[in-house]
Amino acid sequence: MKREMEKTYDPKKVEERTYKWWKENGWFKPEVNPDGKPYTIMMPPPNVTGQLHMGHAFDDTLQDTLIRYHRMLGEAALWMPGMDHASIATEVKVLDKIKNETGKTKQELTREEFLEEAWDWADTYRNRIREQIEKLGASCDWDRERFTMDEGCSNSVKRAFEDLYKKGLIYKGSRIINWCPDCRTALSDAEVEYEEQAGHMWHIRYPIKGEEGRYVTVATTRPETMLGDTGVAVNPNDERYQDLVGKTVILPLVGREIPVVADDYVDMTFGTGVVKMTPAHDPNDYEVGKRHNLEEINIMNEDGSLNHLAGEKYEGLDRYEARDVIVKELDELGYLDHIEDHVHNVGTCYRCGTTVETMTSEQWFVAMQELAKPALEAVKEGKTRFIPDRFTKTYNNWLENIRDWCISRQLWWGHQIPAYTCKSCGEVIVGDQPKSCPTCGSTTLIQEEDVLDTWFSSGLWPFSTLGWPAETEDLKKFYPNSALVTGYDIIFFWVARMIFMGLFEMGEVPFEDVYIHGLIRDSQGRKMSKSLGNGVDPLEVIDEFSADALRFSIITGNAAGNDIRWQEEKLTASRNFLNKLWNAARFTLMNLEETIPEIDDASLEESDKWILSRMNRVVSEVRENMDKYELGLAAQKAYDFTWNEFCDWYIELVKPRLYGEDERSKNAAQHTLNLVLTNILKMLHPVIPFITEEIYGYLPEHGEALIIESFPQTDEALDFPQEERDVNYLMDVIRAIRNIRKNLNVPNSKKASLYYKTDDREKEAILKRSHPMLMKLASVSEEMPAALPDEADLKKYTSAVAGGTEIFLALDDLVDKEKEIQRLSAEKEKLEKELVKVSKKLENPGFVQKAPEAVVNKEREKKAAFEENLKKITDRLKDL
RNA sequence: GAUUCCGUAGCUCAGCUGGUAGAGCGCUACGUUGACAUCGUAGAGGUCGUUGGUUCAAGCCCAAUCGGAAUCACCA
Repeated sequence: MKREMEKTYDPKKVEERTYKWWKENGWFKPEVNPDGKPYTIMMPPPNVTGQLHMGHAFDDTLQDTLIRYHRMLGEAALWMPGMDHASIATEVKVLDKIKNETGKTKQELTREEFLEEAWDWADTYRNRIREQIEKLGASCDWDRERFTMDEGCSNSVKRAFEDLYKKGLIYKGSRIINWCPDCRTALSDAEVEYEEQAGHMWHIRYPIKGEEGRYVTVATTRPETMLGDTGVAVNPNDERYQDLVGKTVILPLVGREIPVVADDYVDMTFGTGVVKMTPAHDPNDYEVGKRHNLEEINIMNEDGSLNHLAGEKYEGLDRYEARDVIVKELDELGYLDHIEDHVHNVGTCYRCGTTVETMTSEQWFVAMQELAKPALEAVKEGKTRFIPDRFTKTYNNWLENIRDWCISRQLWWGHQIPAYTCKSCGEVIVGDQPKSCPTCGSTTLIQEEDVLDTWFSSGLWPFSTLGWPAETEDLKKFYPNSALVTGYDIIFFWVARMIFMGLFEMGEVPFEDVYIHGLIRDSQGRKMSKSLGNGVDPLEVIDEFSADALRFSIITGNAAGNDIRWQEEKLTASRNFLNKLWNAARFTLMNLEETIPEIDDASLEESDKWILSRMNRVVSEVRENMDKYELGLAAQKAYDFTWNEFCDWYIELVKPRLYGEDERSKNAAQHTLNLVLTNILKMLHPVIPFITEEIYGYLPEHGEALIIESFPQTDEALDFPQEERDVNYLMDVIRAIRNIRKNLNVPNSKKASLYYKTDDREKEAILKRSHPMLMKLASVSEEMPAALPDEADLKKYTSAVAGGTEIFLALDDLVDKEKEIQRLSAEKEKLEKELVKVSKKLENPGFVQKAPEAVVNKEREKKAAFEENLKKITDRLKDL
């Protein structure tokens, strides 16, 4: 039974039902193509901190488009979904929630109480996010869904930690690190964001010991850190301070005697050329301090207040309170020279925005030198390729200047560091929890309190999700992954780490291609952010415009690596396209029977061959673009073909045949309509899966489901260059007639007879056999087009040159001689300009000699055509 | 300071290995022709930021420069 398509497409009804149907049939699984070569994408796991935002929609749409395309190519396509526990981000949110509900702070909770809440939170958000990803139409294999803190991923983390530790690439030690006083944890370098802030530069006098009244002036932006000063440094080449080197100064307020050292680090031209050294609170001072054996005095508590090492007087003061107090005292005691305004970059916590403190602290680190090298090498050798290529530079730059990675976090939510210390003998055991100490046999083993940086587990994602360290079938089949799709904002956090972790553990890069996309910005080009409240909710967009419209808007007009500026107009345009597609299908279906007529190739007419030939070319271009990750171009080409060629021309050209008496012609048209529509659906399916699947179900002889159909292939048998030329000629004629009619304001109801002047028998034949189309599309009269009689009164005709033939419309008294002359003159002028351009080119001996023959021939043909047209127009103007 | 990106129609953006500048929206004028007014038809609109260079040929390659943005590193 043939089903009627509804007059309008209702995405709400279709999308939910279709998604369920796909999922229930297991079509998201790589097993649908058991013999296909594996194609794998790991979904960048969304954080379980909130809900899906436009960035995810962008990311996931790109991936789904790729996955669906490769599935249709017959590959065993696996899109592995999952979510990230997002250690610090989630902990902040869960603590907020607890605070709001019970008033308890972290200090008032036990780890167990907290973890119970956190797991609840994670479960809730995982479910929510999963539903949201489904709404987008994401064809990922939910049965394989993973979570960075599930048992398998946790095992991977333990194993990786152990392996790195045993190779000496993980160590524990006291180093200078970034500390967030609000989150009360260490942070890695990548987790610190710098922002410019207006501040001050305080110039402070440090008296020189044994030289009454003499002092050096140091300049600092952080006067409170002077309590931790253990030296003063000058440049060894600075003549002003030559005699000071080796002497001792007395630290004001504290009274500590500290040395003056010489170090190249000091810039003579900046400030006073004398720098106070606070090795425990400044990364540069730390380095200088190491070189000169300066003491490290950490004067700060975890919350950013000063500790007892700062001195009794200041202990307990917040760092900013302390600054005020100290400046005031320095001033009162005459140590403050002066204050300048100064703009500088201040590091802030990427999660809470608090100004971070640099301080020395006992933490766990990953030694990066040895890991970075192969990671750089692999990309250099092209084992992993960035798309677009420019991000290779970003990646290299970061890895070449990498410092050791601080991986311990003083948090509760995350993977607790798998290191155990024996209480009796002090032995450290790493990896799985041991029952007893292998050295002394003691059973009292204390695990590290801290958890790991959230990016440690994400770094294992390409293989932890496949079962590693177990040697599973999935791991063998799907590692290395084919592509990774992610934003440029996490190249450092994530991409680089996956590459060095993958190389270290698996001995192979984790993925072949890294497709880097940009950010979605608001209509004014600003980042979408919660604080600005300018975010667009993808779910609301889906609700209003459909998931397909959202996807199409995201894919078209965007090139890899570029940001997207959000415009609602684009959604309207996408929705309109869906409507167009729906209606083109509806038209086709209305004109098809329950079965597609069998035809022999000989019954195909020129318009059939033209559209098939065009379709064939578009198919090959779309495939080429898809293979090169030019998704925007691929979608654009499919769009143009559908709208401008199939709808605007083929459907219109074919109407007279569908309504006519000639069964053979009608059948050929029906056959072609069905074939072209089917291929359009297939080409568009990766981008707009719902509507294409829905329409596909209405086709008379459809297969099981479009999602598992094959992507169209280029077919040499469908290459019809002659028919393409002929139909282009017909289109030129139709356009020319329409143009004339618009110019003279002739309504379509007023039919006009068509005449021509040409020696070209072939073109004459085309005009004659296209008479039905000309009647329909150009309001030509029922009189068969004919050669213009010699005795015709030219004043009663209007004319144009189309495709090298002169055509005439008998419009009698409607012909306005003035307008006619105007129109033809304008045309003449245009042609003359073009002719000059082409002639110049051809007169240039360099061009004729050096340009490829095909290009030269093309120019010659162009010139001939221009000349011919020009002659005809000139003649016509003379006649008038 | 280093690196990168962007500058193309009124707006938002495409533009492939260099070979006659494109789309959507907007604008003008027509239009209820048996899929679609979420539409059709015809049209207007561009010295591709600027200046040099390479080339037979440059929006595309090179250099410089102006304007906007981003990332990294920072001088206390």
